[in-house]
Amino acid sequence: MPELPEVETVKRGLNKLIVGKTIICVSFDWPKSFPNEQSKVDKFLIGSKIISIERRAKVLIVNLNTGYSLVAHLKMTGQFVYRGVENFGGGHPSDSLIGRLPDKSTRVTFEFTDSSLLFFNDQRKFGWVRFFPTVEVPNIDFIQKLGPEPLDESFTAKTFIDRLQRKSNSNIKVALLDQTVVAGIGNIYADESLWAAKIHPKTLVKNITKAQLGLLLDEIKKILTLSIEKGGSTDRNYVNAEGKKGSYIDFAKVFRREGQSCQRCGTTIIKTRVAGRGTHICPKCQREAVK
DNA sequence: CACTTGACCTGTCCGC
DNA sequence: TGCGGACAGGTCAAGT
Repeated sequence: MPELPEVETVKRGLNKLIVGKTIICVSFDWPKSFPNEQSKVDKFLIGSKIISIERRAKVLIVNLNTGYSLVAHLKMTGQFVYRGVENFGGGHPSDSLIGRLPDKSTRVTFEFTDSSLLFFNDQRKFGWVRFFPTVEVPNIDFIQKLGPEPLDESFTAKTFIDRLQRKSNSNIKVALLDQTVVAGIGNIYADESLWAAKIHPKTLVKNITKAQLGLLLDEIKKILTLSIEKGGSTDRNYVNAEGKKGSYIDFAKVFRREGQSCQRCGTTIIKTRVAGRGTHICPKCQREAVK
């Protein structure tokens, strides 16, 4: 669920909220959410100061002044939510998310020297927060394999098409979800961009013209950019660093809109299954690939 | 070697 | 009302 725009939104929020703060304590109740050597945590995390926050694909990277970085993947239900000292003592309505934290989905809690807190919540426990020397981060196996950032200006149609050649016998949805082809696209934005480019998700990459792929990349860039503006998509439980939801889902054309009319042609949007994923299409705009 | 399926998890929703 | 099962989807490992 948290895909590129959601992780980018969290990154921007954390940049405003926790840069410059010093970590005094970390606690966790589910070791798989924080699989790190205690000795290194004691030495390089406790007492460290946060100097910057980056995003690569769907991964958050929190750089510390000890030469180490926290690397976090939110997977499906991960959240980073910050609670400043102004939110203690009933300053928050009891029905707000921040007012209720920590809760039963809180896996890791970071405490800063000013008593403010950063919670890593993760209902389904798929996400994790790991700890690496900052210089090693680009060499982490899965980070090294990532494809380009789709919003980089240097990521052109030519690069996109070249990278897709490796997946020429795959269907286009599988190719878009493959993080080594292009980084950061998940189920929501794959469906949205394929609708925008009028491509059926089962179409084999080799059967799509270069012109269509160029159009698809244009749509990917437009959609991701708009979603970042809207603070990402809250499908179920995504929230930003302030515990607030994103509104892009209101602008989505097909995702979670099965049974509604296509905004382009009026045909009823259907939900089907492609590559084991729930997939939303307009059956008229996105014609099934020829077999 | 490419492709598919299962595992990791919890909460929600649907049918009986 | 309770219960079983399907489903939600990011990623990697294991199986075909």
